[in-house]
Amino acid sequence: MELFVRRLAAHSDLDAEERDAVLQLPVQLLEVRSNVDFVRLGEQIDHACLVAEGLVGKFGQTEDGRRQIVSVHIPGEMADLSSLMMPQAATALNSLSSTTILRVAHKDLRALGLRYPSIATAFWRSSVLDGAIVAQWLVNVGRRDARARLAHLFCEMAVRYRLLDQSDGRRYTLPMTQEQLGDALGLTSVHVNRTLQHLREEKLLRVERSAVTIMDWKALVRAGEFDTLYLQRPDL
Amino acid sequence: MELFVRRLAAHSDLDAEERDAVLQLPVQLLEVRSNVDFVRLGEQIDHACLVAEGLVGKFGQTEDGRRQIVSVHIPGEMADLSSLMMPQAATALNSLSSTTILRVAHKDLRALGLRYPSIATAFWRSSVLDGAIVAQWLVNVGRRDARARLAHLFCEMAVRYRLLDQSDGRRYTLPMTQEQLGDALGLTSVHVNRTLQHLREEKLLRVERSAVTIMDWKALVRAGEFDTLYLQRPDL
DNA sequence: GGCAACTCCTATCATATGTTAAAGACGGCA
DNA sequence: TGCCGTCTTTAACATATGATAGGAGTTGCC
Repeated sequence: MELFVRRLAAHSDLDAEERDAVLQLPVQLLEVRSNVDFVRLGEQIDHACLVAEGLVGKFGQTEDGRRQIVSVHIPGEMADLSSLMMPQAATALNSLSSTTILRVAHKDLRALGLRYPSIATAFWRSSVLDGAIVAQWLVNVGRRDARARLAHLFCEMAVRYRLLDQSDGRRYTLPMTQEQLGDALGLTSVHVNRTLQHLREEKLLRVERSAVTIMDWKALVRAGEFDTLYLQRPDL
Repeated sequence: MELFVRRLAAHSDLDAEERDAVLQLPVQLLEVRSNVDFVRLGEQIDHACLVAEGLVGKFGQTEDGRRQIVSVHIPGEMADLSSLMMPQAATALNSLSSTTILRVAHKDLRALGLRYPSIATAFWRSSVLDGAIVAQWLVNVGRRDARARLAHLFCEMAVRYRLLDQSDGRRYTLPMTQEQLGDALGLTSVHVNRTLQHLREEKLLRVERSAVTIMDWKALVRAGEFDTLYLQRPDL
């Protein structure tokens, strides 16, 4: 929860009272093992899901069962704040690894927004920033080849982990399988594997189990044409 | 402007006074010819752009100049309401055809939101719904083949035009070139052309100049695996 | 009314990525 | 310690889509 507040405060001004009010939000703990859809397509939602540990993917689905990950959420991020404004889920939430979730009731979030307008604004801004990331992924998937897509994703995740002080920016834990990486990038697991090896041979980065080690940040940024503009963090 | 209010009222409750307040918003008229970037990447924005006539594309860009359209906006839609919360443009705005824009100052929008909280909420919801469309596009581009992508896009636009009463749902004007369609779908203009012909041979739809005629709605929906869930308009 | 600039259409060829399948590696559980 | 399920890695082959280029229509401008 502190991570969530830190994240909000990183892009929106909140005074001590407001930060405290967010911290006081009642939550319900939920532990899910790997690969569980804990929010299903079309479901009517009355609570938002804050990631406390693990990794969550937001999934879109095609009729023949192929899945596309539309966003991933690391600890400290609210995976579906948007559900407040769109209570019928148009997208599923799935645990990419074993994960613990804090469920926050919509009514409490709404009450908080009414009481503290700057919190409402912070939530709104948060939705918008999430949207900017999705838009960037669309560029990535629509216009870049596999190598650039992977490089871009690893750059983005490095910055996002660093934002929450969960990494020094060179090394972080990303518990995704190659299949899941493929789902995020519009690729096959086979092709992800090929390309990952290529990136390793080039000495740009290494992925072992879930540990990502970036060996050449500048080259990786170049390979992924990565620009932090869309993350609104010029400094990182 | 009336169209914009109608759109807001379609998903958020606004009383007469609030609707009126939106209508009173001061605007600045801007006419742009086809293919002009009237908002550039990285620019600092202090106004939002409401489409009055024509068609606007939100573009992401790759270093070698390939472009990806991240969303298109028809008359009555605010193309970059999100700029209120993210004033540095991470995405460009380009006129897909000759277009007229109404510019609305951020400060006026902010003042309106402060004065009428339901308007602030309506804006927030509007951002979230826009985001849901982008997410769906990501699924489309990441996991469907060219035929399905095109079908999906044409279904979506039919519904969106119908929402604003600008079409009977079978026929509408979409002033996009095949190149621009390719930019929206992560395809080449050549392949768009091939696939469009295929769709015509199948008697699903016809596109002449800018006139889209849907010949077999149900088949088109099937081809694009189109489900209105993400548009939050179960009825259309 | 004619030139210039876009679009659209077609054809050929090139290639990145998908498909399928099977064999290792790894890791958790009994 | 050993087994079983999941994940990774390889290989051979298939195909959707890209690249390039040229011609034929349109459109709009002077």
